[in-house]
Amino acid sequence: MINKEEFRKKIIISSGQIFRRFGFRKTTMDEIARALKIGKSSIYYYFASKEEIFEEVVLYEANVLRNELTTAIKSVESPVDKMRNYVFVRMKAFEKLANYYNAIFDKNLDHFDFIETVREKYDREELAILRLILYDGARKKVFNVSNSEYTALAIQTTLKGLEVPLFWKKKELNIEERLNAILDVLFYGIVK
Amino acid sequence: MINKEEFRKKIIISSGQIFRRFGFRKTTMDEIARALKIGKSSIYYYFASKEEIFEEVVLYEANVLRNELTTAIKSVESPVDKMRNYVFVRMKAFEKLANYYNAIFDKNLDHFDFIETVREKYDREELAILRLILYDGARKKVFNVSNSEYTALAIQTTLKGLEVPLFWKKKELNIEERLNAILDVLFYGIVK
DNA sequence: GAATTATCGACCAATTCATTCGATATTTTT
DNA sequence: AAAAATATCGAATGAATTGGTCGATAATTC
Repeated sequence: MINKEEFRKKIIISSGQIFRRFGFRKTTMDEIARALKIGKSSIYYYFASKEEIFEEVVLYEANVLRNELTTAIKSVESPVDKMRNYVFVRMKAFEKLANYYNAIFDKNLDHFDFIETVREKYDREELAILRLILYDGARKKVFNVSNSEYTALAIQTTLKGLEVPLFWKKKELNIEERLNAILDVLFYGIVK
Repeated sequence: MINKEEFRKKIIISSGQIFRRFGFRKTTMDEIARALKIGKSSIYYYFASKEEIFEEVVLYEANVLRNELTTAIKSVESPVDKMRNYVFVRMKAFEKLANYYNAIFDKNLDHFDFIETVREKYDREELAILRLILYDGARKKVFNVSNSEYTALAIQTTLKGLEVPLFWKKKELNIEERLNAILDVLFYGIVK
C-alpha cells in the first residue's frame, strides 16, 4: 500500500505526539505501537531503537518549523512584513516547542549533544534569515540599521528570551497577550 | 513548623500537579518526593499508598471546583447572572478538568469505581444548584421555565456534552471561542 | 513457487517502581 | 535532661515494566 519510507514517517509523526506529551522516558514502545495499531516488534523493522525514533522526530519537527517560517516570509513582499511575519510565527511556534523541550530535557543526558547540534544548526539558519531580511530592508531604506549582523543577533536574543520560562515551568506561554507588545519593542527604533 | 494535616495538604497540591500532567501510572513516588524536596520514604509517613494520595487529590480538586462555582454564584444577585456565571466558570474549569481526565483514565481500572462515586456526587450537587437557580428565577419571573427539574437536567446535559471530546482527544478544548455561542443557546428560550 | 518484505508473539535481561523496615534525627512532653 | 512521640531517610526488595531480540509466519513481489 505505502512504501517503507512513508511508514517510517507515519511512525515519526505518531510517536512525535506521544513524545511531545510525555517526554522521552515516559513514552513506551508499547504506546507507540498501540497508537499505530501494530505489534511492538514491528517498529524495530523500521527503526533500530527508541532513540533513533526520537532523534528523527526532533529532526522532523525542526523541519516543520523551518517550513512554516519559510512560508511566512515568502507570503509577503516588504522586509517589514517579512520580519513581522517571521517573529510572529516563531513566537507562535513556542507553544508547540514547549512540549518538545519537555521531551528533550526529560531524555537521558547521554545523547544531549545530538539535540544541541540540531539546535545550533537551527540558530545559525535563523540568524541568516534575520540578517537577510534586515539587510534587504536597509537597502530598500525601510529599516534603519547600520549593522544587520548585530541587529539580527539582538532580535534573535530577544526571541530566545521568550523561551526561558520553558526551562522553568512546564506550561504553555501566554504568547498571545505579549505578542503585540514584543513586536512593538522589537521594531521600535528599527523601522523608519 | 506546620502540622501533619497541613503537610498532607501540601503533598496533595504538589502531587496533584504531577498527576494532572502525567496521569496516575506515569507519576512516580520519586517525582512526588523530589518536587517536595523530601525523601521518598517520608511520603509513607503521611499516606499509605500512591493510590491514597491520588484519591485525595481527586477529592481535593473536586472541592476546589465546588468552591469556585459557589463563589461565582454568590458574587452576583439576579438568577440570570447566577446562571450565566455558573455556566461560564464550569466551562472554564474544563480546561483544567481535561488534564484530570487523563490522570484518571490512565489509572488502573480496578479503582475506577471510586472516581465514579466522586463524579456522581458532583453531578447530583450540580443538579441541585441549577435547579435552585432556575426555581428562584422562575419565582422572580425572570426565567420562563415550567419545570425547573427538567430544565436543570437539560442544561446539565449540555454542559456534559462539552466534555465528550475529552474522552477522545487528550487536548485542551478551545472553550473560549464556543463560549458565547453556547451561552446563547443555553439561554435561548429560558430567559424572558 | 521461490524470494523478499513485513508482522508478530514469546521471551529476556535490565531497569524501574511502590512499598517496607530499621535506624536515626528532631521535637515535644514529662 | 531523660523519655516519649513525631518525623525523615537510606537501603533493600520483590514485583512489574520496558526496550530490545529472535524465530516463526504471513503477505507480497518476482
